[in-house]
Amino acid sequence: MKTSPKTSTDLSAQIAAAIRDAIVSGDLIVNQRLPCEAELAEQFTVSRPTVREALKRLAAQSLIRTQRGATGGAFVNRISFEEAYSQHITTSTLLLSMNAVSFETACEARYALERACAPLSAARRSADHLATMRAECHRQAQPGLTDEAFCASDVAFHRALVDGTGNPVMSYQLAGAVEAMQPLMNMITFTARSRGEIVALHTQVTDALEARDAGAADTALCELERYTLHLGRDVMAKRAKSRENLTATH
Amino acid sequence: MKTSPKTSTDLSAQIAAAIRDAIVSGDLIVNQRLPCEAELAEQFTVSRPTVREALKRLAAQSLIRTQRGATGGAFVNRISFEEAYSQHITTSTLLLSMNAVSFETACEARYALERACAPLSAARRSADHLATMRAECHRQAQPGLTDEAFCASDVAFHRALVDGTGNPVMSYQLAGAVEAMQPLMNMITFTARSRGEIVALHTQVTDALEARDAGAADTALCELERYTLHLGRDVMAKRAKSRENLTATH
DNA sequence: TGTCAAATTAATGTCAGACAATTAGAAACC
DNA sequence: GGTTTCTAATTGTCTGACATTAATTTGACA
Repeated sequence: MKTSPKTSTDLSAQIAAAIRDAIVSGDLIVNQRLPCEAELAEQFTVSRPTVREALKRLAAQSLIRTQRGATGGAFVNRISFEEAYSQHITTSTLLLSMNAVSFETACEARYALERACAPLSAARRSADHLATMRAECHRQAQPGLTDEAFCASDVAFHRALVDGTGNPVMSYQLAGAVEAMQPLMNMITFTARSRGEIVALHTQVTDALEARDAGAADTALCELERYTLHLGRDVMAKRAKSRENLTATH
Repeated sequence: MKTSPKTSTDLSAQIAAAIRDAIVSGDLIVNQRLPCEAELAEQFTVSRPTVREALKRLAAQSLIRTQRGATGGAFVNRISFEEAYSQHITTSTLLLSMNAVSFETACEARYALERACAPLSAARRSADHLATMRAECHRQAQPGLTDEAFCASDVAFHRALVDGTGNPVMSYQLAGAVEAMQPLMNMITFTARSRGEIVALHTQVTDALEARDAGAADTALCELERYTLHLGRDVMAKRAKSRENLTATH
């Protein structure tokens, strides 16, 4: 646990990196207690605030947790799937929104990955998963729904589809792809007709999984991708045109 | 940008959450400068060290970057694909290693996702991607290679396969699945025979992509999954047995 | 002697104020 | 006009102190 040679970065970043390496490499194991802040300060020959900044960096990545009191301190944290989900989703969402990733690219990735779930989900989905999917289909068909609520339900539907694989690693990896699309989807104004189309395709997917028919699920997802892309392209084209006009008036 | 109602957590965590929300919601846009630390301290009615801890939390997630000097400060960071990769890989690796995810589960997820890349990669791979894959195959066939170097080359091969899709979102999402498997793969001792088998399958995948034959690529990847699983199961069974013995002697 | 309450202690959380280091831009000088 | 120097703004770091929290020990009392 010694400081890295690069002196250009912050001390707190160096210390955080050193401790992170120790955790990743297995030198520090889950639930192991780190030395108290004062001791760390001494070891790294820095002040306590600097150590604290380093620890906060690690806490932000859920690598450690801290506890107050006599037997408190910083402990190596067993990162939970929930924490990992949430981090992955935040990062994915920002990555997409900040880097001008096209609707096409994001959509393609999302459906390619979802289709990878279809065979596993067809084989393993529980009655619970099916029930969730049916419930979301039903919700999506209700007339009073806002576009945002419709999108949220859409995400819930797809999450159930992914969870149907019974593979938590799949759920984790897909979380980013599915959830990060939501802001892009939220740009779309769903007409009654397009909603009907989507619900029909969702129902088709659900039916296929109920019948444990991977091929049919794949087909329905392809259709859904095609249709989503169609909806998205309209919106994106309009936005691009309005941006163009704005630039022209400058 | 005001503090959330929950008072149970750290002030620095609350402030970090408030600023993060402002970034995610778009209130703060890319490259926008945050108020200086003293001002933030005043706004949130906390001290500067507390603000700094909050900013370090955000910096750890690449949400902001800081700059010293007269026109310095904290700026909303456009998170790059590289930064996102690296975070995703760290999280994925720890998630797998700390939560006793079985080799089977991880392997299944990885190959399910990689197979999702096959059709796209067959359609779009460049000559560069093929060259990288061939080069890695060649490296893997060299006799003096350590197991770790073999694994590293394996990862490089699969990364090229994924990058062949030409879809950066796919590359990002897959990075976690591919790289996080490496520690698990590193447990395996590759015999000359198993290496030969793997290189043959890698070559088969490469040939399929060169021929733009998605079906053949899928078949080869299935074979590779089957074989990897076979190798992994042996190792994991042995490890489980030795753990069992350890527990029995307690 | 057993039980409950109070004191102790060790740790993190927060604060205040100071100084160092860095950097952009303004001012001064040639 | 171009170059150098100065200045100001901002983050980085340190010191020392106090507040808060929670486990442990101590001690009083039944």
